[in-house]
Amino acid sequence: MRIGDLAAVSGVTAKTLRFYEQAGVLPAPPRTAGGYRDYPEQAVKRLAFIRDAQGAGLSLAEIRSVLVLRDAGASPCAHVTALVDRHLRDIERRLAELRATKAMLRGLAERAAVTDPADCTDAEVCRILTGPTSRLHGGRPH
Amino acid sequence: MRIGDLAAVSGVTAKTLRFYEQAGVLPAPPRTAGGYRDYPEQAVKRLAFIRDAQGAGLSLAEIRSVLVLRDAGASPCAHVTALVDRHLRDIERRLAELRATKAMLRGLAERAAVTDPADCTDAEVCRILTGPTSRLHGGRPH
DNA sequence: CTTGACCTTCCAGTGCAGTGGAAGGTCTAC
DNA sequence: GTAGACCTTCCACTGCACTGGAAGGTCAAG
Repeated sequence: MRIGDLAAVSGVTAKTLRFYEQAGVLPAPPRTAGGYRDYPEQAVKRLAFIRDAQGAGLSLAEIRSVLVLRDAGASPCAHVTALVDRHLRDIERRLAELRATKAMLRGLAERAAVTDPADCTDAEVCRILTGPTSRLHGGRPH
Repeated sequence: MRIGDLAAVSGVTAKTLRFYEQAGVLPAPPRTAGGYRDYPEQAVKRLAFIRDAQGAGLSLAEIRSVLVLRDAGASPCAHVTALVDRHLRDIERRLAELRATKAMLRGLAERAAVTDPADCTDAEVCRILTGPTSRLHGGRPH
């Protein structure tokens, strides 16, 4: 099947498929006489796996690491389990960060409701955003 | 005060300060005879505001939009309130996404515990990651 | 024989918030 | 007078997953 067909059945663009090949997650298929990529049926499943793994939060680099193991004939199960566990911890951390930010924004929203615009001096810019609450966490999430 | 001093008291690098100036969130200060930036005391508070606003999840572009209002002499309160509200909704959405991904990963982790490596065919790559659970959501979170 | 859909490669840009480094100027202390 | 700490500008690069576009080749239908 040609790249456009694979793109159509997989719901990605042809451009993305070429990018995946270059990124090492989709093997380079054989070519037709005219130089067109000619994907085997297998490619549909491979692509489904890639999208599934992405949905699970794995990066293309991580997906490649799984596929390299698999393509070498090894079982990537332990590797996958480790990746999944790591992503779970990652998500837990980001959830905590997000909850903290949300609590802070809620505080700001409340404060905004009772803030007199006249209270804001030029130097402070805006009383809503400056002050004690703002030290909850220092940097941006990720 | 020179850029290194401001950087030291503010906890950012001199490089970042120049970047903030170029990004339009920190006004270009006057220069000394030698061409060095010579920041007024005010700049410390301005920078504190920028870091506070970043901590609240605002992008530099959004912060600039607040500062443009303020610098024009207007009260940015309503604008800030709108930004805060939008970010609250944004965070709510990302929390929901993250919770869904977490639930899915938990499912995968459980499945991984009972998966026989021999069940994974070459085409499917890894049974842990493929299958019904994976359709929970299609794309990557943002 | 030409139109047009599809394909090829290659280079560059997106967004975000910086960071790295080169080449050179300024100021202070010894 | 020179070392070295600090400053200046400018350009390029980081990570991530693509996306856009130019210039040109291939193939089937009319």
